[in-house]
Amino acid sequence: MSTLRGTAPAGVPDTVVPAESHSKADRAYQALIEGIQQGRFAPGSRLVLAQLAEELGMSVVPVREAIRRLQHDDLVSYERNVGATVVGVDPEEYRYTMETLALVEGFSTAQCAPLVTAGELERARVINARMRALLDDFDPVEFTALNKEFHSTLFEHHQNPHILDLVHRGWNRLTALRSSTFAHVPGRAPQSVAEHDQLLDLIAAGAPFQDIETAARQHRANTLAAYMDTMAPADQH
Amino acid sequence: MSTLRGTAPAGVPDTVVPAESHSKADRAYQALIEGIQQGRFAPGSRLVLAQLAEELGMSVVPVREAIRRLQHDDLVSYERNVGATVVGVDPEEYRYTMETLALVEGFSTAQCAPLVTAGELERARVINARMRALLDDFDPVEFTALNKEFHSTLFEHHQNPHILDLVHRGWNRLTALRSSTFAHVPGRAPQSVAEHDQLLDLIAAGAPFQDIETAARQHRANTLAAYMDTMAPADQH
DNA sequence: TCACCACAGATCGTATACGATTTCGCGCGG
DNA sequence: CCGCGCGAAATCGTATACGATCTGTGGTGA
Repeated sequence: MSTLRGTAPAGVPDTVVPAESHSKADRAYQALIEGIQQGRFAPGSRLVLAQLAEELGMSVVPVREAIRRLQHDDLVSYERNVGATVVGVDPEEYRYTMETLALVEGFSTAQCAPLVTAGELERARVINARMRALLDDFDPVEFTALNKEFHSTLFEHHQNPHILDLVHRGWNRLTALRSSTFAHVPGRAPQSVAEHDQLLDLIAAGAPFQDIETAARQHRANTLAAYMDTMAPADQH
Repeated sequence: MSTLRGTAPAGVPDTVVPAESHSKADRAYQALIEGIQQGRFAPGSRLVLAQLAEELGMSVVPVREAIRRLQHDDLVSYERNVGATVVGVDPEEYRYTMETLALVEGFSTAQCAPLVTAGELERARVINARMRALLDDFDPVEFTALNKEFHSTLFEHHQNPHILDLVHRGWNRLTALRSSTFAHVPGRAPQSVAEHDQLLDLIAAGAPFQDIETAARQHRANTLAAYMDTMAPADQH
């Protein structure tokens, strides 16, 4: 991540990309990742180089590179001499992703906590309030966006760019998985908002590293558990 | 990682690569990663596509792909229209790597712990004994190799391939950094071996998740701290 | 009827070619 | 003597072309 040009950091959609990333490969990557996250490419569907190249108005070479990046991000699966397919939402894969995210996000949150300013805390509370307001008439996409924004606020003073990159990759993967099948786990949202507040309280109180890490990690783990509970009965008929 | 072909998973050198990975890009990647880890490419030196292509007896296209993979692994830094340079041993970068490794390796160790068999524990003890035997007439390369083998043994029953992949990437990066400048932190090796034994004791005793995670994480953190202590005075003259 | 082989279509992997961008040194003017 | 702009060399980015490999289909023989 630290080795990437500042303009297009690992495809993080938060930062506005300067319109023309001045590299066809970058544009292809952006286009594909958006397409996947918006569900325009169904999971399991094949990504054919020549076809995509024509759609994007470029040669296959940049497309190829973009696809290999997506492979690194675990957003597509690739087989030599066969091609790439959009990764599905195997519940097991979801577990891997959430677990990894819980790990890195938890650590990162704890590491950033002492450096979070009062202003940032306040901003996070405002965002969380907007999330709470959204609970009634629920919009998963908007909610997810706010969720990203919330956690981003706490990462303002990131200490370790490697870990921050892992967090971003986890988010990307998550949106890709989420948008493609399940809208959301019912009833999880309110608790999520509540946990956000608890987390902010911990940070405000200057709680020890481990407490914050555990709380942040548990926050993700709870979502995962809720998903598993919802899915498991339906899965093993 | 799970999306990679089984034969060449993210350049992990543990698994024997079937001689011909039957992909020039793969061969180039292997060759470059070895070259970097063995210090054949000095840190900071440029990796010129055409030049490497000729050395490896292939066109620039596979080389280019290999370099982008290395970029993803944070082994080279890349600048558009300029080229790739082997990543240096910036102490800060070392910190990032070790910190990340402490995080993912700690978690992975704790997660695998309950599944480690008695046989594997015994094997780990044997490996650690060999490391202890090596303490007298010290060989950093051999020691590092055994260290990898030791931790690999504990990962036999990995639960989360994503995290396992992160561990492997950390190891790769670490060998690359280590081989290029500092042989080792003096005096750290004996303590490292001792900590290994403590870790094995915890696992054997069926200690709770968090205890094992903390111990494994601390194991890396201690190495990092030792390095920082050694480096800091020498660095700021 | 079923298994197997051969062939054709589709798709990828790599080589080569050329335009685009950057870097560096040289000469000019102050 | 030093700063500045210009031009050539080096290097990368992308397009196009072709050979290699896989997949599916149809036909043949048991």
